[in-house]
Amino acid sequence: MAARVDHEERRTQIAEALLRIADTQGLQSASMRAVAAEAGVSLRLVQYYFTTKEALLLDALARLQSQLQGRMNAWIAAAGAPPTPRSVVTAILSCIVPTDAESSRIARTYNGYYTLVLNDPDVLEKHGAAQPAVLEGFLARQIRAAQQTGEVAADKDPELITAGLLAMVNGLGSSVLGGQRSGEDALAILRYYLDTTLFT
Amino acid sequence: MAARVDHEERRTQIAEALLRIADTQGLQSASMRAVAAEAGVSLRLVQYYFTTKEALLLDALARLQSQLQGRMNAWIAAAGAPPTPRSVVTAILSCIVPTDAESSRIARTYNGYYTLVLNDPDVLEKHGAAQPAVLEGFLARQIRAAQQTGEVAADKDPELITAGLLAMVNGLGSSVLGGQRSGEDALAILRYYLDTTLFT
DNA sequence: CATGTCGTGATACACATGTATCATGACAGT
DNA sequence: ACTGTCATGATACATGTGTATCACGACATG
Repeated sequence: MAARVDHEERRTQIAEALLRIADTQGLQSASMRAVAAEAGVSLRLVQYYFTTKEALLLDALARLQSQLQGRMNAWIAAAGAPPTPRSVVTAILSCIVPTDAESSRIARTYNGYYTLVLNDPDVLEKHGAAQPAVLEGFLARQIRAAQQTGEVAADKDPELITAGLLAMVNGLGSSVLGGQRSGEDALAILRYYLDTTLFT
Repeated sequence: MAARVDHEERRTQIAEALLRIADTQGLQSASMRAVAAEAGVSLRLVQYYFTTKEALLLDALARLQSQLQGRMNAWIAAAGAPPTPRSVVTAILSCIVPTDAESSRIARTYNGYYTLVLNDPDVLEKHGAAQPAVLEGFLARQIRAAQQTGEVAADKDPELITAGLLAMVNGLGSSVLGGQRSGEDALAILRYYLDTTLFT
């Protein structure tokens, strides 16, 4: 009944089913059985390819991160060539705000994972949690570069600026997910800060 | 065995047990049984005084909100008399950042409720969800007042400014809860924005 | 004194969840 | 052709959850 099968393909199929559920019903609803049904396989298979639920969650998270990375690269590229520090910073921060289906999906799902971590700090700890710090460092370097080209005033503190902006983007995303604001409104707020308080 | 009892007192006792659990173990861990144990009563009593779990959650949320309100008032008062728009805005935003035990508790618990709402939009809907909008309006008025006293540049948009700041405070709070930053660092970032990009 | 409502306990129910077990057909290597 | 590993299914198990039911003692009111 079952020939040798491409494990990676099956794992992808199942992990993406989880991400789909996390998008439409929330990560909390992504039970093993729900994932199995969504992927069109039996519960046993989900166990077979990912032994434990934690392993499945970690694998799906890795895929989610690479999706976000891809989106960022696409937005940087779409911001025009050659990229300037200003266009790069604007693109990265803007592409996080949930304005279209993809960014909403990513934001929703990331939020679900964040909740998981908050309620069970160690479970997902083996996953490089330094991700936000990396992004923060990268943005800070862009700001520094912008200071040298005169796009940003020299007396601004790049670390504090980027930390604040990332927190703001994060908070804006939450407000959009909570339905308090539209994605466009959130983007307008971000752009306002970038254009009036950061760049000259 | 049981004389007539002060219902409000018992309800307080139970609701605060829930908030205590939400603080120490996360709102997800606040099952009816856990709340009963924490409050030192039987499961039946939790049902008796709050029929359904949803009712208990709503009641506890109302108490949490009034606690935050009290904290805001205290911080405004502590900022010095007479209050200026600048001191009021700074106090309100600062007292939300999780720097001490109380603000951490409040932030953690609010975050739990926020997650609930995201995963089940209607369940808590009957609770006036307009709370954030109210705060936003209040802060925007303070900014406007600050513009007339010259504390804030006249060309700034009060609505966009306050929306961005609230989102930032929210995001900073998340980062502190997630352990990416200390409360003091978060507060420093907020103060930096207030002092260098908002107030003259 | 009788009676009914109040406060409380013990326990049952129905369901969902993650994980474990057992069985079995298919294919590969010998 | 035989045998063992692979892929898969069906099902069981232990646990936790919100809610419901039944019982019973205490007190207030008539």
